[in-house]
Amino acid sequence: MPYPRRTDRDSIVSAAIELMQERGLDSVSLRAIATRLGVRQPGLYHYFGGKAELLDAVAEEILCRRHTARLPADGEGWDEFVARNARSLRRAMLSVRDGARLIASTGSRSPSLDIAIEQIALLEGAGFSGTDAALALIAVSRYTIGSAIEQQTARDGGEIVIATDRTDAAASHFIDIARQVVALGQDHEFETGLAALLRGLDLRARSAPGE
Amino acid sequence: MPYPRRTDRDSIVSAAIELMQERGLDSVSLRAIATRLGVRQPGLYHYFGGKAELLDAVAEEILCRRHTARLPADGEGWDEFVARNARSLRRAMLSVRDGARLIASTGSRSPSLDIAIEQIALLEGAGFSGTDAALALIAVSRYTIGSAIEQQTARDGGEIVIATDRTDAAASHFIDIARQVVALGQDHEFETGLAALLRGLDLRARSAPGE
DNA sequence: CCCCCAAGGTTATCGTTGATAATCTTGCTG
DNA sequence: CAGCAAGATTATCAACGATAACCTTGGGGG
Repeated sequence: MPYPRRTDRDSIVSAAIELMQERGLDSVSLRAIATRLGVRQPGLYHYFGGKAELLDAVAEEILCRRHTARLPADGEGWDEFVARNARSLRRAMLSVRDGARLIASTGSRSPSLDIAIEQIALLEGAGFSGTDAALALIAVSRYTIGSAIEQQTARDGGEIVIATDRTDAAASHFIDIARQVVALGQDHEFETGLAALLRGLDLRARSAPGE
Repeated sequence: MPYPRRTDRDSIVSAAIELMQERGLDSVSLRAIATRLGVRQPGLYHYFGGKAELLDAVAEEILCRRHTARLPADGEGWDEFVARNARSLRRAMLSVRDGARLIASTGSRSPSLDIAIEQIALLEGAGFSGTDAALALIAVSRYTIGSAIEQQTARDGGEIVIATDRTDAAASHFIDIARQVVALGQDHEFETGLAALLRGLDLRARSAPGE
């Protein structure tokens, strides 16, 4: 319409995601986004009420693009689904630089009502009480978010930095362990904890129905 | 010495923590800290190289003040200790507004070498391999951090906001569950997940020694 | 005793950022 | 063809982190 329409909400969000990926969340300024779109900074205010609103949309878009496993498949066991859902959320957060930090800062990551209802129904069918089902989903979600944030903010150094003057047997044993853990990789770290959490939730579901 | 010495690192850090508590992390500016100390903003640069360095010191101080349970007590079971340690870390993060966000953003929350060695030794004594012990401690730490961040950033609204037009039985069942979960409280949410995670880790230690 | 020097603090100023007000441009509609 | 509103612009603000350059003063060595 006016000044040849160059932009819309989606292209703004996409430009913001590109900037995040290239230069990190802290370098995503309204001016940088506008420049990338060939537009001036105040022009963005016709699409978003402010930066926070824009970043909310960015977080939502990142989740929409990659967090696809939100509903159980037919015949899928509750633990299979919860694991698949957690991996899906994790991959979405890790798909963009600083994605976990962004998504954790906006409150909008909880599933929509309809999705939450179906997820809980699946767990109820597997023997969970309604409350236990909700608590289980919350616990897995928090573990997943914590893992993603830690992984993403820790990769600054990249290398293991163990500054010590200790050379005794205990210290070298520890360093061996640290090396092994690093060698196993972040996916393995995540999967190990996820498997443990699901085993523990399974026990509760079987042994102590209801609260 | 010059200009009557009014300040030192500790009082700067304390002033920053007070500001965090009162107005939130985003309102902690170098000018606000300096004003509270009766000093001008550039004066702070004689104690800290920049804001990031100052915030690192703030994060460390918050942990030092409250995160006291870092070493196992005599005769304490591995799961007792890990739970106590996690609660200690959690309480420290929750002790100041936005504390979890701050502590998660600085990489300095991992225990010192000596502490990590003792923690792992305890788990090894309980049947964990070295690697499994490290993975277990990492998983619990990540769950704890994720829980604290989610709890602290979610309390914006305070109230449950369920916007829907659905009035069917499934929706009202879900709302009941949500109310129950809220009534149980954040501590209960955390403890439930923590207990499940520890149960699951215990199973692995017993059933699959080594990797 | 005094001088001087460095630790600690100050003023002045910079570039960047998010935000707002006021204005201009242009396609669509009546 | 008139004009209105969507969409973009310019101009400007206050606040922030940071840096340079200067001032103030206590304490130690000549």
